[in-house]
Amino acid sequence: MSRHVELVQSLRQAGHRLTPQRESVLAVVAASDRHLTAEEIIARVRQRYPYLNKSAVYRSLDLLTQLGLVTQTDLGHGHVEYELHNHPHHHHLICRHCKDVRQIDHAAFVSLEKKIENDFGFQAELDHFAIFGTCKKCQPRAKIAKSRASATR
Amino acid sequence: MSRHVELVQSLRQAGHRLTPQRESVLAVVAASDRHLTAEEIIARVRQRYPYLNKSAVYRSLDLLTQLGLVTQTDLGHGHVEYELHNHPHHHHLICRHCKDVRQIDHAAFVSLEKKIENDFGFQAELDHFAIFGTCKKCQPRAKIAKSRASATR
DNA sequence: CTCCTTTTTGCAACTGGTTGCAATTAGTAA
DNA sequence: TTACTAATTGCAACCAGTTGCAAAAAGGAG
Repeated sequence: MSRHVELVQSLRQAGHRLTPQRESVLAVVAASDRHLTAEEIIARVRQRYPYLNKSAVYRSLDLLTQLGLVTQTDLGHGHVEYELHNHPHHHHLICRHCKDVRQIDHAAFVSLEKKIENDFGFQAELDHFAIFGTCKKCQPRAKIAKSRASATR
Repeated sequence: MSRHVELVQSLRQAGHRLTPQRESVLAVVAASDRHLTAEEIIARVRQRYPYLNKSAVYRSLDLLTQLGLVTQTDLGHGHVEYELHNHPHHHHLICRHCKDVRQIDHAAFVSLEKKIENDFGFQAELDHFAIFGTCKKCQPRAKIAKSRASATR
């Protein structure tokens, strides 16, 4: 059974209808091996299904996210990026100053995830996290303001 | 020296100009003891300074965030919330299903923060984190789709 | 197949936030 | 105090994403 068919079944089993719109959004996301923006998804979907409305795409993506089939990440590029939720887990460190993005793998997050589960019974989606901050290179630039601000903490 | 004056000095020392617009945005944020939306900030600022343009407010808030004086958080309410960066650290667990938000304190994050600093020299702003996921109450509802999706991981 | 109910779509208007650019102004220096 | 220049503002157009609602269609029952 292909990955795609499987995903469609997840949808149906959670009590949602399978419409051609949803089907094609899912197919496009499943066929990509990297982040896609909503704009890219809409363009690809329209190659097969030209009259699809953007709000149906956004609504499908939100639903797929709720079902845990897709992840949404804000990498600070001014839009959200979407991805099938089955690639090796990783996260992103994003510098507020130079906008540089670097990857970090999931290992560092496992203990936090477990703690949240134990303490609150909350299943955190720590699958694709965007962490903002200051990278090594930019730290000198931010230092003056920081040191003042922290004086009263 | 008041908190407000201190913040103004941080601005100046980082090489930025003190304009009446920035001054009043900073004053409004500093005077509040809770999250404010951009809309609330604009409304309050205009009580003193009626013609202030919204883009100046957004630009001031972004600058203050870069300087580490203000935090921005997306709590899934459809807009960002702003707060002075000197309240006791806490984070939020947000359920994707019922939209419930609950607080969690910073202690759970300290080791992650240190690991990121050691491994990458990256100063993460883990001060006001929004973690999406599924709360205890909603887990049964999401379970069917999840179990299928994870079969191929 | 046909009917029915409920979900989903399409649409157009809207929202929060951003951008490019010309006009203005803070800070500095003479 | 005046003049200068780089930083900042105001504006209007724009962008990504959302919403309310009427029309369409999926899935189920008979």
